[in-house]
Amino acid sequence: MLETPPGLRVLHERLRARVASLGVGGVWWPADTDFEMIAGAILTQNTAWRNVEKALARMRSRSLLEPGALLATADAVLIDAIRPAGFHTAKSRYLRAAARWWVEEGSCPGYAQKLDDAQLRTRLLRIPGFGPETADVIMLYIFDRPMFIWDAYARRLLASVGYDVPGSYEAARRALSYLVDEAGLTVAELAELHGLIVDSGKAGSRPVTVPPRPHS
DNA sequence: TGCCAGGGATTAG
DNA sequence: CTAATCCATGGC
Repeated sequence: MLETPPGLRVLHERLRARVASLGVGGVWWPADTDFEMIAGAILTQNTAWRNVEKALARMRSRSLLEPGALLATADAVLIDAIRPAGFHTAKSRYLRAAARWWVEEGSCPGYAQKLDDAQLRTRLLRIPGFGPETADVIMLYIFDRPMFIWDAYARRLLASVGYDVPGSYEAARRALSYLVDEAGLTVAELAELHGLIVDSGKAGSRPVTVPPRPHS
């Protein structure tokens, strides 16, 4: 009786069509450098992106988007710079750990080359401040791995179209990872898909459960 | 005023 | 394994 819910490829097409009709487009995660992207991934944890942008601007004006400079900066300066993003004491530690990792390992050519997806993920999860979502985001946007981001928006979307979605990030990933294999999306498509899902999930956006197609 | 925002770490069961 | 709690600020 219950129909099979749409796969990720169909959902991607629906979101694309909807966004195109709204005239919204462009790159999802704009960042001048890889480390800026990493910093954004940390700062955005449980934080509105609007406030992350303020924190990133304050970091930029203090040269703290250069990991070496960040590591040489006093805690108080870093904490003050990222204050608009909240959780500043915790996030300053996370940024420092990320900077250290990026300088010592992550940015080195060949760092990820001999690691498969699971091995790279395990490594990233050892870094303080890198939880499952942050690790997956960095794998997708920095290391070009074909990851789907199972964040709250994605889980709500999948639940709304009929999937039985476990409540936590990792449980959802385990239960529904077959969808990613089925869809066979490219890294570029997955990167765009995450952006479309987050964008569509924000308050004020229309749900995607009803696709913008003639006589559904 | 209350509630949540593109989570993660820690602790308790 | 899941659930609760803390982290701390800005915006509606």
